[in-house]
Amino acid sequence: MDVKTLCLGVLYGGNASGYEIKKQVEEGPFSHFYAAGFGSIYPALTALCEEGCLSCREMQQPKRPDKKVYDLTPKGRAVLLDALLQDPARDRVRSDFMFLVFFGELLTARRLDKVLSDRLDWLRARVSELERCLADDPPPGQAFALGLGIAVHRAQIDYVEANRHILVAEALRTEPSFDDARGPGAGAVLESQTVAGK
Amino acid sequence: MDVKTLCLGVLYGGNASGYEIKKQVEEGPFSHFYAAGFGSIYPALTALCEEGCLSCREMQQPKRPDKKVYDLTPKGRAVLLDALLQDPARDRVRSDFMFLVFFGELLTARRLDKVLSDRLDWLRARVSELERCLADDPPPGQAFALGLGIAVHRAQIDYVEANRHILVAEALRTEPSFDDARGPGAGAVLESQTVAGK
DNA sequence: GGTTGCATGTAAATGGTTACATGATTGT
DNA sequence: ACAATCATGTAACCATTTACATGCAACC
Repeated sequence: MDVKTLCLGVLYGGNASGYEIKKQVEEGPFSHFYAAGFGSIYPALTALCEEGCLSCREMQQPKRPDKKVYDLTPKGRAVLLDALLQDPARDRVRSDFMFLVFFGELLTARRLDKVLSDRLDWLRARVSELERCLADDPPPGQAFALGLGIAVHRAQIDYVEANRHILVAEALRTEPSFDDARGPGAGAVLESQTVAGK
Repeated sequence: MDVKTLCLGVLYGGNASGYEIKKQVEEGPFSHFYAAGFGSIYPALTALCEEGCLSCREMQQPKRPDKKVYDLTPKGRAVLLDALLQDPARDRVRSDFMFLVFFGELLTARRLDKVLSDRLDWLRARVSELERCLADDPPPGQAFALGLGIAVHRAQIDYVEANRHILVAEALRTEPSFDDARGPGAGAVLESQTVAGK
């Protein structure tokens, strides 16, 4: 499953421009299980047109740049359906955040706390967005997927809220002197220094 | 954050061969937030050695192929610590499973049900593995990360168990005749046919 | 006799990110 | 004046996946 299939999927829900597709993938109902940027979406759309999976018409808008609106063709629909029949590959996750907390006790308590707070902010914003998508009642599969995303994010929020204190306390214990008794300047230096090489 | 950093992280927990690193990433405590295969791990280890981040000694074993055991050098430790100070990039998730259920009502009820059952099996196995990792009590950060992984997987299990029926029922409604009144042969053909082109 | 586990690697191909390039309009 | 939103695209670079190549030991 690649960005091309993703585009077919987004367009199954109605025609859209490349820009609009990116928004749906970045903030909309696809955001919690797929990521894609302009650099992969635009070429994917061009290729799908050449393959006859999409039709495209240019639309000029008042006071806005022109845009290209893409539509699924019957072939495009068939290719999407066929992709849906393949056995799903394993999830691929890559989370810097998880990697960071995995080594939580190597960080200063201050920084760890900030990382966790930022994460909570992000998770809460994400839940809001997914709930907004659920609000304009989507088809059942989409609703199921959104609900699952919300459940997963909520579980993360609850867990982090419940356990952050013990982790931060542990980091504070391991780092007895540093950073805490000093001004913000010293802390900033400590937290941004870079090792030579690499 | 790339596979090189991942290797440094794994080796922070003790020396290991490329093969052993892969196992930790595939089944062990890293499995829920990072994926990497031999094709990326072996080159990463070679490169890290050349950069002086790792030391390597060859070990021969009785009745087993020789293996190369890697160790973090002081520089390697410093590079890891430095990576930990960078702000974490956004999570990158790519889930075919989610994509599939997103379009749940386009699948036959039978197939959808199988996909969901397989997912539950996989989630339960994953939870068991993460619990096994938690059992030999790891450092606090690692325990936090494992607990979070378990919480997220459990939330998924609960949600799927609670909601699969409504989704499958919906798929059955949308697909009135097909597949259900027929033998397994006909169903199999329906579920594996491929569209020309693509 | 076949599969799984242990163990290492390379080369080609894929796929995606990042940075660049452009430009009007709206809001602070 | 500056940033953000809307809008599209390309090219170079990078990372990773996939397939290939090898081989012994243990288990069923």
